[in-house]
Amino acid sequence: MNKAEKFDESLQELARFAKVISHPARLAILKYLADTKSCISGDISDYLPLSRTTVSQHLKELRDVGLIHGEIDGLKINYCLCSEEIERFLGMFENFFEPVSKAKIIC
Amino acid sequence: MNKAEKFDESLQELARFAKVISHPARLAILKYLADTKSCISGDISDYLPLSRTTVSQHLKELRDVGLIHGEIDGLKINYCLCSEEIERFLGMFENFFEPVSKAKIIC
DNA sequence: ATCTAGTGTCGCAAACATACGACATTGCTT
DNA sequence: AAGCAATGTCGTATGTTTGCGACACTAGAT
Repeated sequence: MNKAEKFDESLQELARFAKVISHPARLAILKYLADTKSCISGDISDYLPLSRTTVSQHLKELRDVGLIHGEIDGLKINYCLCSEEIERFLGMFENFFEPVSKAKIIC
Repeated sequence: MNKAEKFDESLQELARFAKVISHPARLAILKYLADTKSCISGDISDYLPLSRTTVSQHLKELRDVGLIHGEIDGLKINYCLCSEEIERFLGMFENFFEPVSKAKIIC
């Protein structure tokens, strides 16, 4: 049923990025990490109104797409933003929206 | 089950925007409209590898969030980008990512 | 060696998204 | 008025996401 693969790879990649940031919990995690620079997984689930399991899954999605990065520190895991990948995505995003934004139309 | 409403309204709004642009078909529609400036619904479904029904639904989602705008012209409907709303969303997006992007972290 | 704390993974249920054919509606055209 | 063309909406099937409890794993503490 899924026809997503029929589109340009560049559109698919941007769509994947958009999907990852399309949940407020994941945006909240990014924001929290931007504030704290780095913190352990438990801090994040304490901070959010979600169970630890659910937060763990959201973290996994952010990890899978490369926006964050987790470093093992004994028992704990320190998460931090991955600036390089974030920059790459923002570049793609701007690249896409530049012509869209330029096509000034008055509705 | 949905706990999205437990988060800041600003995060929810950005998440809604991200969700709408999280499908390659909808990105392709935006791109197409940026190129053609304005075109009728049928042109879009001819252009995309999807049925007319499905395209109509994607158009509805873009319309609902305000990114595009359809004007009735007899039997046809002319769609065009809604620059004002696009700018508003891009502003929100940049506003959110500015601090995230600034928190330079080397992974 | 046992206990505990911090995490991840599995399996499930509920909700939501995607895709489409069939049908309804509306406005031109003859 | 009858027919056709452009579009939207409904119903439905299938796939994906969200959320969580129960379980498993591992590293340090006792």
